[in-house]
Amino acid sequence: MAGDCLEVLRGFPEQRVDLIVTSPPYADRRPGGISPDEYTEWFMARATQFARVLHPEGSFVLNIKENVINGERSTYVIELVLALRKAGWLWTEEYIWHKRNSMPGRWPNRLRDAWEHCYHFTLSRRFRMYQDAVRVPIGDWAERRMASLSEADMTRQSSRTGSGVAKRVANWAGRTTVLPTNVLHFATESHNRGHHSAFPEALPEFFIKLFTEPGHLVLDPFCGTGTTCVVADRLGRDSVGIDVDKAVRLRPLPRLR
Amino acid sequence: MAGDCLEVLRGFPEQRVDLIVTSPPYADRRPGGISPDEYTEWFMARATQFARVLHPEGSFVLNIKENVINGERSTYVIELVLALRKAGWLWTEEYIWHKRNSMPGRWPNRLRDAWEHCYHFTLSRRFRMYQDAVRVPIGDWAERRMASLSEADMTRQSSRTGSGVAKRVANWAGRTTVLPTNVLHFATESHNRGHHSAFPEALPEFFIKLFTEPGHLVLDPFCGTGTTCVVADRLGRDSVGIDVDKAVRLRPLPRLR
DNA sequence: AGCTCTTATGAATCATTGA
DNA sequence: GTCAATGATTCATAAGAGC
Repeated sequence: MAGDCLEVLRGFPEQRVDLIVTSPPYADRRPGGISPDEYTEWFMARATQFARVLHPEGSFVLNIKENVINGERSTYVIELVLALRKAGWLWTEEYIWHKRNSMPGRWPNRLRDAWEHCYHFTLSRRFRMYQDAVRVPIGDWAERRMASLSEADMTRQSSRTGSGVAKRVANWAGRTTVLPTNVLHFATESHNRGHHSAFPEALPEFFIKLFTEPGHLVLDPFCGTGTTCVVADRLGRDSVGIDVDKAVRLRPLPRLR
Repeated sequence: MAGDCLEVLRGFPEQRVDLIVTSPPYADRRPGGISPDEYTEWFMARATQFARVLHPEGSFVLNIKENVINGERSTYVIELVLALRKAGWLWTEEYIWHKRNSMPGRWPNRLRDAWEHCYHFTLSRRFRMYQDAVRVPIGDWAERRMASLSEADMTRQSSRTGSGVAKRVANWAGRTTVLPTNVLHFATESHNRGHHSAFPEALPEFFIKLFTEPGHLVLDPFCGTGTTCVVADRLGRDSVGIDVDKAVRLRPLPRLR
C-alpha cells in the first residue's frame, strides 16, 4: 500500500499481523531524510502502530545499521532499542547479518563494514518460533559455511585451530540437519541493473520461516521494492507491504478486519 | 598486577599505554558480581583511568556480550556505550567476533549464540592504525580476475583523465592479500580444565597487530589468565595485565613513570 | 547442461573541492 | 565558516556471454 505506514496502519485491525520484518530508512541529514536527532521520535510513533497490529505472540525483526557520522558510529540505533524497550517491547535477541560481499574501500580509520543488526523484539515472553523450519542440511551447511568463510578465510584466520574443522565433521556423522546460530551469512544481492533491493531474499526468508507458519500474515512497513512480500508469497504466507513510494500486495488479503 | 584496576591504575603515568584490549566481567546478579543496574557506574569509574593512561592516539577495544536476563538481552552494554561516549570517548567502530564453534545447546526462544561485540573507542579522530599488519590471503576469485582486468575496472574511476588506468594496474599487479572486514571469524578455545575460556588468542592478536607496533605497551585491566599479555609478548609488545585474582607481567616494564 | 571467463555493482567512507 | 557534491579507494558475488 502506498503511503506513510504511520497513517496506513491506523486502518488496520488489532493483533492481525504475525510477523513484522523490515529495514527502515536510515537517519540522514540531507533534505527529505530523518535526522539522527529526531530518528527515535519518528520511529516510535510508527512502532506504536506496529505494537497495535501485531499478534501478542508475533515477532518484530528490525534490520538496521548505524552509519558513520563525523568519524563515529552514530548512536540513534541503540537509542532506538532503549526507546522500544521502554515502550514495552521485549528485546528478545539480536541476530547478526554477516554480509559476505560487502562494499570495498579503504579508509585510514576503519576496515570494510560487513555486518548489520537484526534485532528481534516481541510483545511477550511466550512467542511463536519454529526452529525446525530453519534447520540446515549438514552437508549443505558445511558447504555453505566453508563457502561463506571462503577457503581464504579458513586459512586466513585459523592457522592455529586448523584441526577444528575436521574434528567437527567427525561430530556431524549420523546427523542430517543442524540448527543455525544467530549469525547469518548472506551475500547482498546486486541486481545488475535497475532497482536494488535493500536486503537479499534470504534474510526475510530466514525470519519468515523462523517466526511464522504458512497462512500467517507478514508485514513490511518500509517495503521498498517489496522483497519481503515476494518472499512471503513464495513461502505461502500472506503479506502486506507499505512504502511511501510504492504499494505491494501480492495476494488478496483475507478478512483484514 | 593483582588488584582492582581502579586502584592499580592510579599509580600509572599518563598517556603511557598504546592499546587497551579487554573482556571485562559481565553483569551478574549473584553475590560478588556487579549487578546490571550498577554496571555502567562501576565501569565508568575505571574508564576514567583508562582515558588517563591511554596515549591520545591509542585505542581501547572492549570485548563484551549482553547476557540474557529474564528472557531479554540486557541493556547495560549499550547503556555503557552511551556513557563512554558522553564521557568523551569516540565510538569509532564496532567489530563483530563471530565464534565459529559456539556452545551447543537448544533453547525454546533463541538460536545458539555465536557472536560478541568488540567495540573500538578512541580519544581522537586521528589515531594509530596499521591495517597492512592484518592483511589476509586474497580470495580465489582474484586469479581469474587478474588474468585480464575488465574494462570497467580500468575506466570506472577516471573516465576523464585516463591516468587512473595505469595507477590501477599498478595497484593490483601481483597482489596476494586483501584487507579483512570488521567481522572476525575465530574459533573459541576451550581450555579443557577449569577456567571458562575468555577469548581466543587470535582475538587480541588481531587488535594488537591492528593498533600497535612492536615495542608499544598493551594493557588488559581485566586480564584473567593473561591471554592478552601472552599474545602481546609473542608479538614483541610490552604488556601489563591487571586482575583482582592474579598478576601478569611477562617482561620488565621499561620506565613506567 | 556444465564450465570458464567477463562484467557490473552493492544502505560505504573519507578527503578534497566548490558553493 | 558551513555544507553539499565529487573523486578515490576497493572486494565478492551473480548474471550473462561464450565454448
